[in-house]
Amino acid sequence: MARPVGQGEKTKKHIAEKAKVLFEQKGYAATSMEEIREFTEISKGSIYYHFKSKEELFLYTVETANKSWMQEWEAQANQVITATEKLYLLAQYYASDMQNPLSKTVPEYMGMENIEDMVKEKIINLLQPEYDVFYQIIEEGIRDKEFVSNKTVDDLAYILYSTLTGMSVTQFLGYDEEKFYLLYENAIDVFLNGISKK
Amino acid sequence: MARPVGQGEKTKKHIAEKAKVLFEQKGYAATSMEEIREFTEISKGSIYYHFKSKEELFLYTVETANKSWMQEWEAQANQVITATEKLYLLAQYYASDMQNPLSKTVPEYMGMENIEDMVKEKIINLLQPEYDVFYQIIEEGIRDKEFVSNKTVDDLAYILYSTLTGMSVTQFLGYDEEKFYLLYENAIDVFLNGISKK
DNA sequence: TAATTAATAAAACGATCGGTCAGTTTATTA
DNA sequence: TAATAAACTGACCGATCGTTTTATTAATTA
Repeated sequence: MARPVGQGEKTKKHIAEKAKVLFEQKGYAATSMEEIREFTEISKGSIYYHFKSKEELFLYTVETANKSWMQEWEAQANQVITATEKLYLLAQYYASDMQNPLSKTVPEYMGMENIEDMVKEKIINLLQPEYDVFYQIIEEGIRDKEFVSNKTVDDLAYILYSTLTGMSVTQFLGYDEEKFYLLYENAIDVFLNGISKK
Repeated sequence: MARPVGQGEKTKKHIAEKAKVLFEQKGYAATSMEEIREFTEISKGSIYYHFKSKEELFLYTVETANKSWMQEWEAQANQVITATEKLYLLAQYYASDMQNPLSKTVPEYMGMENIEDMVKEKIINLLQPEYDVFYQIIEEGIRDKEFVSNKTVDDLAYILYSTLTGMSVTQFLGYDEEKFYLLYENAIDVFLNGISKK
């Protein structure tokens, strides 16, 4: 045995970090391994030593990004008390994440042909916890009588989830970065209060 | 001069129609010209006779799809009166469109590198009318005292626009087709009434 | 009917794609 | 220090990419 140094793990994370940036900017299909080699300054051979395919590299970046997002969220979510406060905090998180929304590349990836069912399932399971954050906050709000609705918690969670992710996907339609924080906050305001007169 | 028959125009529309389906399913980058040739059963030479590049073909499909959507909408929008009714009708349109949302490929396309600024501007101008539909309904609702809000019309339009497009983008997270119509309706309910207790 | 040309087809182009592989480097240990 | 193997390199592979070219078909008119 020799060189069990774990230097490789560092390289692997470096590749994934850089690849994430490219996937976010250009999507899955439009990001080539050659570009990843150029941007990471790691040779192709080395990239393929750590990841057996482009697909596996992509899945790894999504998984890693998702995990670290969840971890960060859970660390901060306890610092506020009411469900209402949690919603505003969540919106703030999405707004700050807006420039690097890896999740918006997932639908594009899922549209491809040759994805095995097992991989599709894996992706869905990967995104589930993010959705669950919405679900649990809303459930908590209803339990504590902060919120009232004749809709199911599932529907409400899905609606708000769509609003926040939708805002990051359609970002190119004007709006500079400063206004985005306010916009996300306003989205929560509307979600809570509506705009109907009565 | 000879053969000014206009048969070519039929072929051009046929190509665009079929290409639209592929772009919707797989996105811009992942759809190859070879697939388009196979699916349209039109030779590459003929495709390139009508469209000078893949990019131009894509732009043409987006433009065409958008125009026909707008036309259809304007034809039906007059059949309801209040802004509230118009919002529910709009949601219904989005729900029925959900399986073929060409617009969700636009963000991916916009992320590419080599797009000229003029083309980017063209795309934004292409999508503007769709956004304006939201804007005008909400403006009308506020003018007629149907809606009340301390937000700007722009913000409100953008929030609802994000909600509806977001729901089509994230469709892979469960939910079968039947439930979608109800979900879109519920989204309008929430937009109008909120879920806060008071 | 001969000339004209819009429209279509098919083969081929160079470039780039994701991926492989034979070989080199380097930290470790026996 | 010689042997070992994890880690890495860069040239190279066949396949596929978007696009071009050359040739053919068929509807029109002079």
